[in-house]
Amino acid sequence: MDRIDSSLIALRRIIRTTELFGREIRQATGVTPAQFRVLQIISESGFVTAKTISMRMQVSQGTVTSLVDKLVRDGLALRQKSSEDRRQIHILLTNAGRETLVDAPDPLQQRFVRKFRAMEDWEQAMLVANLERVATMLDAEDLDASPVLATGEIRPAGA
Amino acid sequence: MDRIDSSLIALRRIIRTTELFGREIRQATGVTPAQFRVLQIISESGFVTAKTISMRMQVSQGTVTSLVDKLVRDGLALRQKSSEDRRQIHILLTNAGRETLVDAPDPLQQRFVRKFRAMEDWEQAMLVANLERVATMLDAEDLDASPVLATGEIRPAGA
DNA sequence: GACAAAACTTCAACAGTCAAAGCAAAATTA
DNA sequence: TAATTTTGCTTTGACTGTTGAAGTTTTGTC
Repeated sequence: MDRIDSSLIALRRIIRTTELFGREIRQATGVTPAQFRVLQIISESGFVTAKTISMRMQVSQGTVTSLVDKLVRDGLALRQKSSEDRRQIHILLTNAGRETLVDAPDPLQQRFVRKFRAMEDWEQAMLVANLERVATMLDAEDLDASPVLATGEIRPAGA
Repeated sequence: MDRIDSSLIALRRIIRTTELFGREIRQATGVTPAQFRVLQIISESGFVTAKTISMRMQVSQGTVTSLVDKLVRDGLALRQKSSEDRRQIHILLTNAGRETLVDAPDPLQQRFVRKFRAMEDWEQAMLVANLERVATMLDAEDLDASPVLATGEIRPAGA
């Protein structure tokens, strides 16, 4: 088998793992990956507007509304009208929401980090360099990449 | 920024690219990524059973039925009762289905392959090794078998 | 021949997603 | 200041992907 095949297969394995992980996270937290990601985005800033979430996730506002609806329904987040700009709505976490994040740290990421830490210094450096190279090869330059592995699922745009 | 963050960001970029690519493929072919994958799986073997697709995609049979329904509806695939085992149904491509595959070559993959080919021999070898390593690091399989000494909390990045 | 297993489909129920339309609050402009 | 446009968000309607459970048909087995 040639190297091109090997590399493509490895890449596919990486991607597939993250796909399958969506199911894992749901099992562990009772929250879907998309909802989990919203939770993470909120928690990064304390509170956040729907617009922000929409842009960070590259998803329409309607989608954000529906995601936040579910988080609110399940008592993980709250909506709160902004007093400065009444068009805006601040979305923030409840204690239950914070707990969900704390109690369910990203196992995929943990798995990776744990193994990464076990590597020799030079191995770590090499791995980082190669990952970055691959990312660049795929032309993923100008993306908002936060150091969080929790991925949304690969989903088609609806009709 | 430490190496852990760098590596997670790079990984995230890779994953994000493939996510966005799903939209690209839909745009280019009029077929959703899931349906496209089914098309690819069929074409690898000429014809295929629902069970096979289900296993290959790690998805329930009901899902496969619904995906194939759509491909048939759109004239890209056909169902054909097996004569050996009448429980089985062979799924195969129509000409339109084959065309969809041909007309929509994988730009993400091409992109990668082109750049990969341009690399030095030793660089290619190193890249493959690192990708495979990452794939293994993310795989859940060896979780039980891995000699994990660190029982302590692993910080969820970002939070 | 009765019964279990296998391969599919059907059905009901969700989640995620979008586009388009609607509403309310700012911002801009006349 | 009044009218108009823009901005932020929700609602609605529609569609895909997905599952699990129940049902159908065909095989296989005792």
